Amino acid sequence: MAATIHDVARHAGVSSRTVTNVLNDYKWVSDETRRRVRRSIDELEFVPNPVARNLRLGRTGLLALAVPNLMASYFAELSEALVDAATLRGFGVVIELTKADPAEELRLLATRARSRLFDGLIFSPLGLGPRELHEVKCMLPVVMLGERVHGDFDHVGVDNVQAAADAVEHLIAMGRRRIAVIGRDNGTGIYRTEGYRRALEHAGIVYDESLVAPTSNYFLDDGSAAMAHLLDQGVMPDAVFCCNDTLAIGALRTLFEHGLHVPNDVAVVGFDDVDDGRYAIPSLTTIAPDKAGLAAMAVDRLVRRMDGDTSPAADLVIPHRLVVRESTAGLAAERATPRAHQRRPRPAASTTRQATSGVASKRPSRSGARRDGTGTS
Amino acid sequence: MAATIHDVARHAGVSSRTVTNVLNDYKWVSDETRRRVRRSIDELEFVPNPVARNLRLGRTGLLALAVPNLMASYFAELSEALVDAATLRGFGVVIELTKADPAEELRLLATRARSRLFDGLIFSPLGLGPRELHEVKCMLPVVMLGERVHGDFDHVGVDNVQAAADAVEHLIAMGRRRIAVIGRDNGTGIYRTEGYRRALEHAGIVYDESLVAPTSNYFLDDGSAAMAHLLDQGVMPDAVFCCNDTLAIGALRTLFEHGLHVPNDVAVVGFDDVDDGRYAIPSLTTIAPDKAGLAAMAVDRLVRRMDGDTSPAADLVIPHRLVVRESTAGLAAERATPRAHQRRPRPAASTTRQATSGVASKRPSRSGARRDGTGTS
DNA sequence: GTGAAAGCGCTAACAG
DNA sequence: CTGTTAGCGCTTTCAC
Repeated sequence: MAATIHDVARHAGVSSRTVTNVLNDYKWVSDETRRRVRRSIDELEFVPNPVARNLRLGRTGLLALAVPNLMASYFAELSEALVDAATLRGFGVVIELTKADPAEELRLLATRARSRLFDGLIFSPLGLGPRELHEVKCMLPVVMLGERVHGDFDHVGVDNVQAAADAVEHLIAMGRRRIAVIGRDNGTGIYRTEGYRRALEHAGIVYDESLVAPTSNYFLDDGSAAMAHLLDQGVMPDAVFCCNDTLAIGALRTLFEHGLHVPNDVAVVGFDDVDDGRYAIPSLTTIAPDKAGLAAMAVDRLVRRMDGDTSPAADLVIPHRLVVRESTAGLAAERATPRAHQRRPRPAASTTRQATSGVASKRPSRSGARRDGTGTS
Repeated sequence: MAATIHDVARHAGVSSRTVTNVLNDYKWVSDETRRRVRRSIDELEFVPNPVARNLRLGRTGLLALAVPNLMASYFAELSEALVDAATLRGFGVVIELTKADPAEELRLLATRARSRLFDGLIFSPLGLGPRELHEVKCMLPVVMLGERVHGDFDHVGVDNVQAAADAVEHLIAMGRRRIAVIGRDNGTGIYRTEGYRRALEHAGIVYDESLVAPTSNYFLDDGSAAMAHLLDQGVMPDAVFCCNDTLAIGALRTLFEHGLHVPNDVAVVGFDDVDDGRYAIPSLTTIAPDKAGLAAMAVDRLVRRMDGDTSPAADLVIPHRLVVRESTAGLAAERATPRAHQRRPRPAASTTRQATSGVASKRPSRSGARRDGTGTS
């Protein structure tokens, strides 16, 4: 029913070879012929079958993107950035959700049935041990996102340890001492918690196990539950470092329900600079990785591998910066930094690791009475 | 390099026909042969090339999902639901972002180059006029999501008008009279605003243009800006109906910044029941569509069309329900309905259109002084 | 039960 | 500059 290249050839009175030449913009087709072929293509409403082309070329123009889920804003934003980056380079992106079992999923994708369907795979594991990865031998180029991983994979991501340390250092600079952490029980969380530990150590604060809240996952309710756990244990931190923004927003909710004021009673800092954080109440201090840069790098890396680059696996570090908002600096700071509230699209992320706004390093006075959270005036 | 079916055949001492038979679980292959072929497959680490199979079969096992973006939580959650539903039925999902120009994107996907790459297309337009759609003649099955659309497309979605009316009726039942609306300037928003209008009319409240806030889009900052616009105009509503949760969460932020208490000063209700809404401060009253049901229906519909169903385009309506939370009922109501805070996964959505919790229909007293937003005790 | 062979629609040597 | 032709790797009709 649909026209083929041969139909076009016959219709135009040329051979199929000439039609491909026209389609693929080869040189050395006479203008006259080209015109005739073009007309036939239009007239027959011919559209080349990409599947046949794929078979012939051995490439599909499709990348697989494996993420745990799309509910957590970070993965939604990351996916969007990656689809953008891929589209720019002419690739389609197939989303695979690794929910249940990332390790199994990777094995499936990298070694099994679907593999030939994709030209490359971008894998963003959340909590994947090095061991699971080691035994995977891939049939296609793979780029790993998230935590650095020991294996023969290209990797692109922020310096989790350093970034987390930056975040916690900020809390310390604000005068906090009893700093809890939420989100350790997880691949990425381990690195970020390590950064937390280093920042404490550097400031001469002892690492206190009781300030580490257990978390099963990285959703809003996990953050909420972890915070509740801390509070129920009678642990009363004066700050919380959350291994991602989603956990942090969940924690904010629990603090709110407990009648605790953020940041006066407890300061909160997240990680990822998800859009929601800017609109959270209070708005969330966080670590902002350059997501667009990350996406571009990942796709570029993949393309390079597809083109035959066989250099050893690279570990690409993308810049991050600390963004200070109300959840650590209070309303005053937010008011002083209207950028925290700017309209999208945001300007390209800076490459510094320092706070964007010069907030006073002195800790806000903590009145015994709770301040009005609605921030009248 | 990679083994083909012929390599396996030779290795097993059979013909390629027999190998396919084994692969596709045909009957009438002797156990002995089957075993031998299986062993060869394992030994050669053969994995069938899906692209070749696609070409032969004329199907790719891929669905295209076109959504405006993934930043707005609704689309992220919708996409996740659709990927789940598709995966269950053996389909992969390619995400296409329609950002800039949905009409053009649809034309591209449905009629041009990529079409043969997908077995079906799920299109979730945000603000797409009927006109743009009419001239699109599709080369593949399409299911439309979101607003009902005049065209020859299958459609699945909630009854936007009725659902919006339910939401606004709830506000009226809570004693609100000056109800603003955010999000009209948009395909879906038009229907929802129509529901808003009907609910007002039904209650004998006049529709006041000055309570309609202009919005350019459906992101957090659009909600925030629209709310600010209302307030700056000196319009002081006692409630706001937002055409989606994302707008509502943005609006909450602006109200917070203006020192207004929700719901005491202004009640807010959203639409979509996005995960974030449950953790917003205050938690957000909203309309909950059955997203999983919607996703399943959309994919089923597509599969049916692929199987040759040529019945006239269907308009499938999925159930919705009103979920009452703090943003209209105050803290007390939330405390009384712990479900609003339950852990994921949520139970299947009910099919009723009524509020899940029986909140008092009496309006909470509005003290002159602002209440403490942090909700001590 | 299994083999031989045609062909899905396209691209790219190889001739001319 | 253009025509002929051999596949890409798989499924399937048709024979045996």
